[in-house]
Amino acid sequence: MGVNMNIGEAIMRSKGNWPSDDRELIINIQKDEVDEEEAARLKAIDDKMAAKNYQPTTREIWFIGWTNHNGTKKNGIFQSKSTSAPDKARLQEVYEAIQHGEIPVGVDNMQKFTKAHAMRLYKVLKEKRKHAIIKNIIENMPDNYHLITDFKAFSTFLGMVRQEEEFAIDTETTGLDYFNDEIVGLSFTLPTFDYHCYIPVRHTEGKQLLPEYVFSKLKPILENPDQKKIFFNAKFDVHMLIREDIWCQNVWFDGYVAMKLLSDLEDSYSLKNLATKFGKHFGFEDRSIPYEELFGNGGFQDAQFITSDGRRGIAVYYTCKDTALTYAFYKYFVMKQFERLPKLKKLYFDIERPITEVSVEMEQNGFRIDMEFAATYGRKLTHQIDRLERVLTEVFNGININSNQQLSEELFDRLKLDKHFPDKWKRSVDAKTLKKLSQYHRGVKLLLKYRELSKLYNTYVLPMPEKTVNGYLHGQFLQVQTATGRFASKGPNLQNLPQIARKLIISSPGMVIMGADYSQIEPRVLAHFTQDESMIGAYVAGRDLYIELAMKVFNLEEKYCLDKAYDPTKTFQPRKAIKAVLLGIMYGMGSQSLAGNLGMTNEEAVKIIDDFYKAFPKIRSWMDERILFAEKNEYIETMFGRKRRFIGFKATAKRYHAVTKKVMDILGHLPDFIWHEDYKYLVPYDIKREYWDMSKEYTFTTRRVINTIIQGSAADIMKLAMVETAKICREKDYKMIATIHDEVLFEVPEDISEAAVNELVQAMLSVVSLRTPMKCDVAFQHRWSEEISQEEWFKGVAA
DNA sequence: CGGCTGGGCCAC
DNA sequence: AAACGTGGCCCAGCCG
Repeated sequence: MGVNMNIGEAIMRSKGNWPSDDRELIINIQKDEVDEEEAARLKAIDDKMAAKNYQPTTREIWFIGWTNHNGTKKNGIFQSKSTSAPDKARLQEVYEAIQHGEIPVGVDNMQKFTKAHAMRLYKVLKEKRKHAIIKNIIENMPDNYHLITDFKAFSTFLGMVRQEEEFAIDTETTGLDYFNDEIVGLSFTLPTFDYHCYIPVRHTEGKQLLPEYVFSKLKPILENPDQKKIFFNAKFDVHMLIREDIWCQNVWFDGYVAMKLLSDLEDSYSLKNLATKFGKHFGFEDRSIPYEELFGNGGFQDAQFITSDGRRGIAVYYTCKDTALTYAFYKYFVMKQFERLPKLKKLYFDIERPITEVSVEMEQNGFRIDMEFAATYGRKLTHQIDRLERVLTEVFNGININSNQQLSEELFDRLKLDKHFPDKWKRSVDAKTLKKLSQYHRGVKLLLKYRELSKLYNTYVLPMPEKTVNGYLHGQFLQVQTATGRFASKGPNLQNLPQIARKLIISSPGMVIMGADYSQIEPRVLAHFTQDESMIGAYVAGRDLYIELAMKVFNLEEKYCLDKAYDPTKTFQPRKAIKAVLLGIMYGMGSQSLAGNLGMTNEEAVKIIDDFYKAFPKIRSWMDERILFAEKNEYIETMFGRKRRFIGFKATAKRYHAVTKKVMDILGHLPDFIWHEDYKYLVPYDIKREYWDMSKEYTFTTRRVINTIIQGSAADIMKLAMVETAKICREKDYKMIATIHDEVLFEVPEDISEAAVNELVQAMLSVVSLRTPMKCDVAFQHRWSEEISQEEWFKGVAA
């Protein structure tokens, strides 16, 4: 039966239809037909077995399989079920290449043609094609792509580059670590001469000019402030040049940064991909750019710049193409877009262009690490962590306490600690939940301690000293990484060090760390945008904003609204509550979260938010207006014209408003929670579902719209402040070492005068003129986080 | 083994 | 059946 069925299936499949009833199969296939077919097959096998040197056919090898003289059945290569999808595609390529005669079969005996052999052939094929591409490129290389390996060619190049007002430059290196890797060559594009060149200096093979010589000649050109340098991802090249003691001046343009401003939602910002997508707009159409796959995994120092017969090698093509592209992208694409979008042009040239150089300076400066202290602290931590780990492994039956999955199973399945919760579905093992659970199990409190210490050690105390270069920790500052325009930091992130880890950072000899932070910059920006007189009034009078807001919202006397004071009924702290409300409004917080934060009921939180908007109606109307703008235009912009797009928001809003109207028509109001029992039979499921989904999507976007304007405008102001204070730093040999969103950290001489401090502060305060005054607080510290106020500092200095 | 994801957690 | 915006790093676990 089984045999008949299988053959029947095979036949029906090959006919392209499929019987609905199994009986059809049995009826359609006659038993003797099957036997005949099977007998023929067996005879064929016998014949093949007779010949040990039987050569399986292409069809047998790839598609249907064959049997060798031992009787072992070999599957066709395409029959193997274990082949992954990408491997299948590779095998297909190999099959076709052999059919077309592109590559030979590569075996003298076809019995040896296995799947493994086919996969080896794939590599052969790739290599062959690569060589074909390279050969083609070398034969067709443009005449204006030049290779410079001798004095004469180099001096010709120098003569020309000195005449250029602007030129594109790119460096090739041994790697991406700009404190340890090295430049192996440089490429230039000189637009007026229509000249592109590559200068190898540290390639492993081939005659080259000495790096010291090349860099000594390039130094005055790259440091000449009158010549504009055009880059793609400038920060990297500028760092690499600093390794050669070249401090690039007039970093005029960075295609990567500019593109981020022009379009914030691209899938890729690599030059290659941007050229593929937009190349037709600046004369790079129909040119395939094979790029890095040509060079494999080896460093660029191994790439061939001259062929065995003396021609320009593939490295020349690759590098010259890169700067040619960099220049064309700048001149014929981005600058054209900037003419169309003058606000973005201004944002680029006023803020983002100069801030690139500031980022390089911060990254070069770095944080000085107290290595001794870090080592001692690390030993202390490992000791405690080891001890806790031993106890916890014992208490929790040998599970891996770092695994939340295992921990969750231990706490909730075996120890059944969730019985203490009314809401049993919550199986989270986050700190908030564990804190609540700690009273029911002695291990949980220890676990929290273990988490705290291991986080501190593994994320900060252990890696920070390891990442130092000559005692300094250099993170990266990314100027266009965030959706709002804030800086991001990585490798390590210097913007999220906990207070305790900040103690590892100390000032350089003779210097002191000076932090300057904008006081309440986001609420001030909000007051500015909304033009709400009450908010502005509080700032103008220099009063405590939160006291003012609390008095107004709760209609209370000042004494109830002071810091830590309670309202007359002694149920809550008005100042604290209003601070949470204000921050919450900027983040789009809902009443439930606010209630949770303030330890009050949802109803009370709803009332506070309601009262807040009633007291400051301009805030609500401004928010509504901005959201409407975003719905209509699908983008929003910050104070300095930085755009964030919300593609699809128009459609989302339309659907949201439509379903909202339906729900309103049914209920006469909008529910907080559509799945509540009360609406079970009143609202049809489809409408509930739509309302639920659309609310989530719509409110999520509205929160981002509002927050982007406020956070992004504060970020614009901060970046401008950094540009201005960096100028002072360069003049006076101060160092800027970091920005932490609303704060800048400097290293200044210990004997800095109060007037000099005020000059920095003044620079920060005067970059923008808002309807609200700005405020900037200063603190000094020899060990970061151990703050001395400006007043105390100068009292100490005077004494 | 490297890349990716999700949970958790640090900062503003 | 959810709830607060912007980030990056560590760990476990999964996938190819």
